[in-house]
Amino acid sequence: MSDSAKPLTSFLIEDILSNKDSAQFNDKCCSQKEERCSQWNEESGKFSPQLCLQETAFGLQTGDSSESTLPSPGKQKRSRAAFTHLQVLELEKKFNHQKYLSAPERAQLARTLRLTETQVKIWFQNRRYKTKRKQQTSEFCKDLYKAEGLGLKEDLVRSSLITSFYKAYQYRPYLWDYSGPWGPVLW
DNA sequence: TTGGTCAAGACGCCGA
DNA sequence: TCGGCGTCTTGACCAA
Repeated sequence: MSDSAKPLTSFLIEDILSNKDSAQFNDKCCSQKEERCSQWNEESGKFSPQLCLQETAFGLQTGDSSESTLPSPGKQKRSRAAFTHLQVLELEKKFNHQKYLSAPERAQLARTLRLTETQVKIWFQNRRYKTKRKQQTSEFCKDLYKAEGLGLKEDLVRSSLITSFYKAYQYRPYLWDYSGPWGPVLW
């Protein structure tokens, strides 16, 4: 399999396998995050602990996140804020209560958690997408289970793969290989 | 080294 | 025109 196939493959496998208990999952991730919670140290070339809260809270407020955390003027390294256990917990609580936030609610939550409004907005955006993907996965698994009983499993898998591919790559024609004998060929 | 996860980037769409 | 959204990808990080 070539590298260009990776995004679709990982997407499908992730979809199929991501149906795990979310609470357990969040606990695991949050403990990892606290360890990762860090700020770039120019000398060591690594992230050092303790200063994460200030970084995530104020680093992006100027609208220029790249400068606050990036290591060197040459090749700029993209930073990834790691939210604390408490921040994630509060965000999750809010999300369970309501899937969409109004601007004042978002501002309030951002202030409370010492995050930027953009961070809160993006977190909710990503969270909704994650939820939707999980839901689609479970529906797909149900269909697969039904189809198995009717002997339609292979057809369903094939059509699902094709549908997923078209959805994923409809705006990315460079991932098509036009060298095949019958026109466009996947990767 | 590889694969999973996550925050953020990219891009197109839509409504005010 | 602008901000927010959905969707998918990217890059950093971690565990196995």
